[in-house]
Amino acid sequence: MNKILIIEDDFNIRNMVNDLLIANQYITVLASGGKEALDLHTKSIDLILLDLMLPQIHGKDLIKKLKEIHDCPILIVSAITDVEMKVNVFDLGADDYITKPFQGKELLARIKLALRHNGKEKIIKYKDIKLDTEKYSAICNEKNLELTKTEFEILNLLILNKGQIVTKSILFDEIWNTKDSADENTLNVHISKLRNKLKIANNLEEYIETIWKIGYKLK
Amino acid sequence: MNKILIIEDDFNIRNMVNDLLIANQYITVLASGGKEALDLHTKSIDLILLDLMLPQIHGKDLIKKLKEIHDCPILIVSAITDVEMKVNVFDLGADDYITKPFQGKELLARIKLALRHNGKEKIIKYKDIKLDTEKYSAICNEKNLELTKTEFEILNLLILNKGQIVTKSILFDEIWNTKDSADENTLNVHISKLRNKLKIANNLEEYIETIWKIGYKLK
DNA sequence: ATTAGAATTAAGAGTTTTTTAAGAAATAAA
DNA sequence: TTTATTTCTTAAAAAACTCTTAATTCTAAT
Repeated sequence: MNKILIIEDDFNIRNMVNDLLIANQYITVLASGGKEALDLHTKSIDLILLDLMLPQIHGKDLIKKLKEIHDCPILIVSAITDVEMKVNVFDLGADDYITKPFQGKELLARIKLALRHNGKEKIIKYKDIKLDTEKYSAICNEKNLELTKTEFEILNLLILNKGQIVTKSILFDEIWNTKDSADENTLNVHISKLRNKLKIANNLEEYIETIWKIGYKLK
Repeated sequence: MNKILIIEDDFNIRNMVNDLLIANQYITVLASGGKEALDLHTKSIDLILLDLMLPQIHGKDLIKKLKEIHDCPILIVSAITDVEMKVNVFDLGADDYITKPFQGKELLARIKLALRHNGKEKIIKYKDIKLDTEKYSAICNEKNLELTKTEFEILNLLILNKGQIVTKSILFDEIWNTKDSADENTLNVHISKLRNKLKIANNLEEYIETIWKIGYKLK
């Protein structure tokens, strides 16, 4: 789960963005101005949303320091009129630039992009399963799953498409890079092994659902 | 094997991408600018990589025309500074957006994804029924229909020909690949099951109409 | 009213999937 | 290189599910 720092003086915008991010599984930290932001003791910030027009300090004067402290992507959020200032925020270290007013969807897309680019969006979750695609570790119900590489990749693909059916051809394509499966049963066996390990970790949950003749999905 | 058109003015990037794609079993066609790209006689392009910042014509002005000519997914490749332009390329018909600099692995992943979706919307609708032929999901009246593969295919065929009569021979041909029906009644049973599931999802609507002696149609 | 076509139901046939176990292949260690 | 260990694939039997068949009831057309 990614932690995002919102630096924005306008009460309404701050709360609107905050609600949006929380609704989309982000953890938020709020600051209404530059001083507040720099004084923060919170560590492990994954991304910063920075308003340019702040009361005391101008946003552009914060970029460098924030980058030093947190070493994470900084997205500039600025009113359209600010563009006239022609500050080259990118030279100062900003990673993206969003003009107000913006669509929530757009903001989310940019955040996702920045996080992926930064290589930090590496932990994915489903129910009580946590996958760390960086370390190849899989945890279910607080217990380590000890998955093999293929098992991990299958589970990863299923979680990335949670709620949707993942067809067998997609699985073969992604895991084995072949449209025509060498042996259809290979996949079955891996799924079986996977279900076994999940069951050992958490007996009470059913994770992988079979879609007869088509593929699998996570409920 | 898929053919990819690369529209990019920067010589180095163009070649880098070209090498990457060739190494990954793609056929490439290169264009250094908009005019060149539009004048191409090459047909059957499967995907286009389009740089936004081109010398003569801006990339965004190409999207619509390219889409018309080739009818394939278009992936926008843009330097991070271009973001300032804030053109909504998605509204113009682009299918994905990749910011430079990018990892080769990421580009390949995006291409693969786009090719799979083929840039065409795979969701078809009829009244309150929504079919996603990619994910094999069928929703009616906000409820999941849980169709079997054959049921799904029948409904899919009916919706694709909504308003028209779908003859039994067409149904047998498309679903079972046989002109001569093994047993005419098999189809009746499937239709019956299908109507049942639709009725459970939405009792108020009548979807499938019987055309005596000929086939079925959606009203 | 009669009759052929269509719908419904239930059950068995036929497939697909799951599970188990063992051998092959790949990876790591000696 | 050889040996040991782990992971993947193959195979075969068991289980689960879907499709088809068949018998019966219902419906539309003449």
